[in-house]
Amino acid sequence: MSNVAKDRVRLWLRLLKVVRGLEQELRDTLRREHNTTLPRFDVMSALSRHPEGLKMSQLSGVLRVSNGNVTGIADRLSEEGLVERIPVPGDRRAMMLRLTPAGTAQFARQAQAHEDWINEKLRGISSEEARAMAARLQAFAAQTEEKEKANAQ
Amino acid sequence: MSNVAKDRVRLWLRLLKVVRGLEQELRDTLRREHNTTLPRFDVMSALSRHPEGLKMSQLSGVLRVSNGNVTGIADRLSEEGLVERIPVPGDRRAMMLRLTPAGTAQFARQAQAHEDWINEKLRGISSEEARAMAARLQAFAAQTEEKEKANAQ
DNA sequence: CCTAATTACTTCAAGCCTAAAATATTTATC
DNA sequence: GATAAATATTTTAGGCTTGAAGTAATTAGG
Repeated sequence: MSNVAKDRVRLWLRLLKVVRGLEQELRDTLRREHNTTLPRFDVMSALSRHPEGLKMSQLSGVLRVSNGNVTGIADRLSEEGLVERIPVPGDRRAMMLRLTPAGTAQFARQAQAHEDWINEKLRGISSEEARAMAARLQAFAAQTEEKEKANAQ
Repeated sequence: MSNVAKDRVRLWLRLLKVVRGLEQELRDTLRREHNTTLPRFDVMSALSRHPEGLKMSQLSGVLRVSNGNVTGIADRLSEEGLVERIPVPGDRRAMMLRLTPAGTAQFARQAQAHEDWINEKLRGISSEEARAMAARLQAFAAQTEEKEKANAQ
């Protein structure tokens, strides 16, 4: 294997390790301190950015998960009164999912705690470092997307 | 929220997006082209680094997953003849898990394909960039571990 | 020795996740 | 208008994951 290939593999393994580690801690924190899960948090986060609600298929699109997955999470959040399904006028197949007032309030608290948690976890990283690394990741993602578009044609 | 806090949150969201995206593609590739899954690959990878085998508890330790989780994955790999449970002499509670010759051969093929895949995915990243980013991640991880040790005391 | 605590592992219940099949509805074509 | 294709969602089967409970074996303290 070439040297650059080795360096890339090493980078990937480290990325995976760091992100998985943080994600695991985040799941623990959500469970212990907020009695929820990361997938539930992700759904509520997406809905909070669309106060008018999202169709089930839009939601699975932005979260990049399967339709059936969203159905289950929506069911459970719905049982707890945090989200509600609203029929879409003019299309009886579709359902709009949106946060209830209770869901909105709960998410606001969780989101603030989440930001504080991240800020604490990444305390050792300066603004400049954070921006530099984010820019690199952004460049990488943009480049990957371009490649996908090219392949799709 | 302070500016540095915003930059850190932004970095975290991008890290999560990039790593999740790559991980999802990796899962798809493993499923489509190798008829396996990432957890199975992880188990076989850990075992390949310990040809003499690992106790179930050691395995769940290095993979940072629960004991019950490893039991299930080992069961399925075992049914396919890729790993085997060997009793530990002198301790009838414990079991050593190790790759069978078939498992070793299969993993060798998958590991090579995996490295090629990563190298291709990260093609836009130079040796220098990869090393620089890996070093930063390493520094971050080391610092986090130190903090944990300090907290444990 | 004997009993209590610990250790190693498995089982269980519940949630997450996917691809594929099923259901219901809408849109397009003839 | 009838029917075929497409769309939106749910259901299903199977694997992954956890924490907690259960089982069996070992170790430690008396």
